[in-house]
Amino acid sequence: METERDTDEGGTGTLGKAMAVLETVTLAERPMRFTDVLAVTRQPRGTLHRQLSHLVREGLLDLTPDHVYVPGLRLLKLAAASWARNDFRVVAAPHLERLHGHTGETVHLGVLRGREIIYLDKVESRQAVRMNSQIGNASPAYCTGIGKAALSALPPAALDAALRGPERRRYTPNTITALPALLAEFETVRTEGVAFDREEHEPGIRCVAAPIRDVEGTFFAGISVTGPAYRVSQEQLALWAPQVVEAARAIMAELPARLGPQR
Amino acid sequence: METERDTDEGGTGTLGKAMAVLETVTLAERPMRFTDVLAVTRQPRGTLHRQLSHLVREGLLDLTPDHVYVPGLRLLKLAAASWARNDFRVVAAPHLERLHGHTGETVHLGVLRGREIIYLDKVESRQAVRMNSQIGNASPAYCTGIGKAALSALPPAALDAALRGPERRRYTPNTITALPALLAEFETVRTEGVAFDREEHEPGIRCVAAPIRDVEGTFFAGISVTGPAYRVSQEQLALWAPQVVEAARAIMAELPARLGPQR
DNA sequence: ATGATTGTTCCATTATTTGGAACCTAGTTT
DNA sequence: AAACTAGGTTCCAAATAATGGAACAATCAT
Repeated sequence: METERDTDEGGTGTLGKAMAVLETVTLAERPMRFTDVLAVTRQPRGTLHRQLSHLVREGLLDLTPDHVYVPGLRLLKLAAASWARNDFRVVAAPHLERLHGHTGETVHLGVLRGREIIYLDKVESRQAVRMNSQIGNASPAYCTGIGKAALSALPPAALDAALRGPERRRYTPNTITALPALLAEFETVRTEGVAFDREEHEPGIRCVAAPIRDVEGTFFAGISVTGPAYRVSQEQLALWAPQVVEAARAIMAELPARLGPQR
Repeated sequence: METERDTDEGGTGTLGKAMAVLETVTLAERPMRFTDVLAVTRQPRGTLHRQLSHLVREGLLDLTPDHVYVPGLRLLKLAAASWARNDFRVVAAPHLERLHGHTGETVHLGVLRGREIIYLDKVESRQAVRMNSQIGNASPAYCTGIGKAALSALPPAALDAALRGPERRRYTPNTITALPALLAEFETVRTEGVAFDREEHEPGIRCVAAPIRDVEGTFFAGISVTGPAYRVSQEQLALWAPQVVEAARAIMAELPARLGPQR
């Protein structure tokens, strides 16, 4: 009765349904009670109750005494392990440090996942904001420096897939939302080798980014230098561009050696 | 045929089995290929293959072109969200900062989960080690400062459960492994209100910790000040103890207000 | 007390997982 | 090159777990 959905639905298989519920609860900005989840997921009461119970039993969610579902600690433990053992991040780390040493500004490492950039690492001198505020966070690819860099490296078919769907939000006055303009922007990025974020995602925040891709065409990522507009001019970013590109190149050069013949 | 296992087995339900496989791959120190996972989980080939496929489809694992399973990015995204929205951590954060301001040494916040402490947050001045090396990491409760503090606040039955099983590793010459000695130590912690880690988990690392518990007896945590033995004497730690206890008290005082009537 | 809302349990029906075996594919040896 | 081997993938009847409607219990507001 629902066989016509080939799009990336979350509800594939028992695990998929469980993950969809987990994500609903975990990514919700307000803590949810049973009825809240019920309203969002629109599943039968019995079904949802059992799914939530399983998630709690597995430590992926916690149920507080006052019947509020909150993310469980097992997620943190798993994520910490996967971060620590992520070869790409380990390979890139010294290059982030070096780039930070040259520029003095915040350096980010991000990976393209679907239409989002997931931040894998960052280096900043004196963190004014609280510590790993960024790691693991997701931002839309089409309006961030790393995102535009990664997208521009994508083969045409994959790029189409990543841009499908008309929901491109305008975060700032500079956000590029029109499809033709975006495609032109990617063309520019491809020829220049670097992408700029001219306050397109957050007002007052600029960045330069360079694409990183593996040989097999499996994954696409990027490295960037980010700074506040009042301190970092567009010209300054352009001056840093070669160093960002060089860092990306150096990381790519090390990739096959580490990611290839793994054992 | 296997109905006699009431202990916390990982294999309960489809989700439990999937999580067991995910954890096997994610917590393994070397990247695993299909056959490696097969050898560890001892499941039929067909079954395991489908489970792994589902995990990959859900973004919890990635399968590299050379057939190596690695942790997926979705874990990071979920963990980042749960960290950012963890009310306990948010409440505690300013108190960690203050304690760090008083002592100048590294301050940790950790929660008891089973027989492990999961580190939720930390504050340190100039991170010599790489950034959030600690957050999300798990350490055994019986030989860490926060762990001993949290365990000592446990009701007897729960404490028994947390100490069951004879596998208490001796990490350093100072690790307390004998059960009677441990119980005596907890008694001391209860009367004094603070726990000391006298290089019991890592050689050269000392800490003072105070327990944090909620009113309902639902969860148990702790806050600690940690330092290298060459710089921080046992006497210095004892001098800091009151401030650690005070920080724990202050956090507990704020807990019900925030965690209670949540909406 | 009474009614309304929220959360939990039950169980026949239905869909998914299971696991043995056959089947590919790539790399190695005779 | 052919035969062998090991790693990886697909198939399908049988076993198992998930589904979801409805009854039940516990809270909360009136």
